[in-house]
Amino acid sequence: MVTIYDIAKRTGFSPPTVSKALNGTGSLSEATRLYILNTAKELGYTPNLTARTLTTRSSHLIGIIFEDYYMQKGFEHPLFSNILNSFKGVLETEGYDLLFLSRNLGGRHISYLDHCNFRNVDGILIITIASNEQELAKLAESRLPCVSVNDVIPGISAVLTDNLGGAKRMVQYLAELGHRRIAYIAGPGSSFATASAERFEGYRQCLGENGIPFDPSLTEQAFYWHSQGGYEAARKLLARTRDFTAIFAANDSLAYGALKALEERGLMVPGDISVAGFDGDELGEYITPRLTTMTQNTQEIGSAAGLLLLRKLAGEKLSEVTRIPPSLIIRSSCRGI
Amino acid sequence: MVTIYDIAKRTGFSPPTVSKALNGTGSLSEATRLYILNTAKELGYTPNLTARTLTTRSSHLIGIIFEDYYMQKGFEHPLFSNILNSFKGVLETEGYDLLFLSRNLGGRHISYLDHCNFRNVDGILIITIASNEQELAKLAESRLPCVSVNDVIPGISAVLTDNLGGAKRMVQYLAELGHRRIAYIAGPGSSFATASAERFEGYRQCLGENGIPFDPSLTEQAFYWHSQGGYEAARKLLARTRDFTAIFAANDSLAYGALKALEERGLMVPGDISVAGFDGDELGEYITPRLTTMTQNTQEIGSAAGLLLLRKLAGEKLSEVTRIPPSLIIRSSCRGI
DNA sequence: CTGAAAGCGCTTACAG
DNA sequence: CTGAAAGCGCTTACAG
Repeated sequence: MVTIYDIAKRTGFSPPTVSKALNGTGSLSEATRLYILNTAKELGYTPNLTARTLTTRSSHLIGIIFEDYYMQKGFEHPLFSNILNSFKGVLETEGYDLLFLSRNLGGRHISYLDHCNFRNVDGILIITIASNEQELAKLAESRLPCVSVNDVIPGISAVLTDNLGGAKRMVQYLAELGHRRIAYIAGPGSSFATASAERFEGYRQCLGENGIPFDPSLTEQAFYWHSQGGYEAARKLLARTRDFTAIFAANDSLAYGALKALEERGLMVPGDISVAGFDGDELGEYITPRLTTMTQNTQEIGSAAGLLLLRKLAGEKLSEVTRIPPSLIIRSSCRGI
Repeated sequence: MVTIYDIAKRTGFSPPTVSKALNGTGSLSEATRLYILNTAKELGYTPNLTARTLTTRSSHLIGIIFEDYYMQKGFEHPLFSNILNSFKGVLETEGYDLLFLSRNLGGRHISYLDHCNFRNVDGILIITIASNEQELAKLAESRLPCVSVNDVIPGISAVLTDNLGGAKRMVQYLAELGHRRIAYIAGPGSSFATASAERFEGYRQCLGENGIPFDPSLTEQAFYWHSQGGYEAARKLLARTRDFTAIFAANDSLAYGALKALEERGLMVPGDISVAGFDGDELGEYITPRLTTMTQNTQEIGSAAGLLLLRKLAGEKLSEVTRIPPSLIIRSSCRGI
């Protein structure tokens, strides 16, 4: 491993001078800069980020927080993949690498913040977090730049889907198809169940705007965001009433589960019941019937989050919540009545 | 930030002694060890891994190589998610964190090996790599512990699916259903297209074992592993011949594409044609008809790879290739004739 | 424009 | 059982 000292020795300059040449800092004559750069290349020098981190306190490492208790899909989580992809693209261009933050290090339980300190992480992306208010508060209080892409968390910037607007738009679509008895399968609730609360609110608001009374017996809450949760919620709903013509599920997985429950009851979709979801995950294009949904613009969320984090990393003091509008994808699971 | 020196000052012991107490190394009296540990806790000490890395040369960071030119799904890649999940679980218990290795750092192109040196990465997991023989050779030559989970690469340990056996098993299943004209949609080929080559070989071998002559006109190679690739290959196949009763696709995505091509031609599955895939991704359970496939035991691959890497990290010199048998999942896309 | 000095936080031999 | 010394590779003021 060749170090800065090797280059210093070879060129006759001092280590600090070599450092400045390599980093383009300080003021050096063009000649020595070039000379140093060239012999660095000759020697096959690669900088030691660990050493640099120790002195500069900046690791160029971004910690990723991702917990999906409610989805239980690990890295298969649909949001995770897409958002992370575009986020990574943005951060890479500025020399940042992505590190998975866990609460487990060597079999011992540590906090995210401690983990960040361990590794001198520069910033954090929160994709999903199984609410743990203490942890969150610690992160918000620290001066670590942090962006959240799925939840609105007090004190932390966020870039996320316009859940309320998206839910309203979907209910509006169903209303325009002539549906007035629209059942709702809600997502699980927890302290920071932003999507769950906002989508439900959108559902209710849009009902009101269309002069449709909100009927609590048409809403059933799932315990998880996955299809099993949707399946169970739909069964409870069906056990109680069949007086509805459409089901709007708070996300696509819940909708898949509802589809299965409907099928078991011998109900046709969209013949008997229309079904709509939210999120826009890939599966929806392949199932039968193809699922009408509100797709989250995950690529835009990821890159906007990346850009925002970059600004915070550069020292800007901002704490904003940016909303990205989702898009209605009309497929074949809903019909006019 | 509290350091080892703060603890030294507080307890009256020297920094080296504190270090030993914290790490459980050297020989210290039980009393001083406890005393030091306690005041460390009191002070809220968190070790600085960066500093430790600089002196020990071990970062406890595992680099992940993941390129999916042929799937073009980024983090959505079905293998990626599952394998990484269980791999992560194993490595975490030993204090390792996962880092995404890219070839791009600060807009500049660097090699994986350089990236590893930059960050003092301890080991590498290769999930997929768009063949770049130079890069690969560099990695194999370095003494960096490395495990591959999708390809067999000269000089690098691997834990991967028994592709040959799996493909044979699937063809055997089709043969037992009475099929003798079995078309094959092959995956794209490249220098290290292990899965592609092995599955094709399995197909041919099993044909032979069943006394079915290999007919080249029944094989079509896709240019990508994704459904569009399968769709195009199936169309070419159909344009050439309809003299087959089953299609075995080298992976599930290719099978989805084939399904679509078949549907467009008005062919029923499995009524007219049986279709089988390979990989076992989640989608297969939801599409119509539900896809019969060979599922890779990704969880086992991930944990076996983790365990193997751990042994290499511990200094064991081994270079083995472990095969994990896939499992036949019979669903409803194939029928007897 | 260039360099000597000090320090980032930790650990590793080596003495005692 | 404990500590003084040196070093990991780099950068940051500060002089000159």
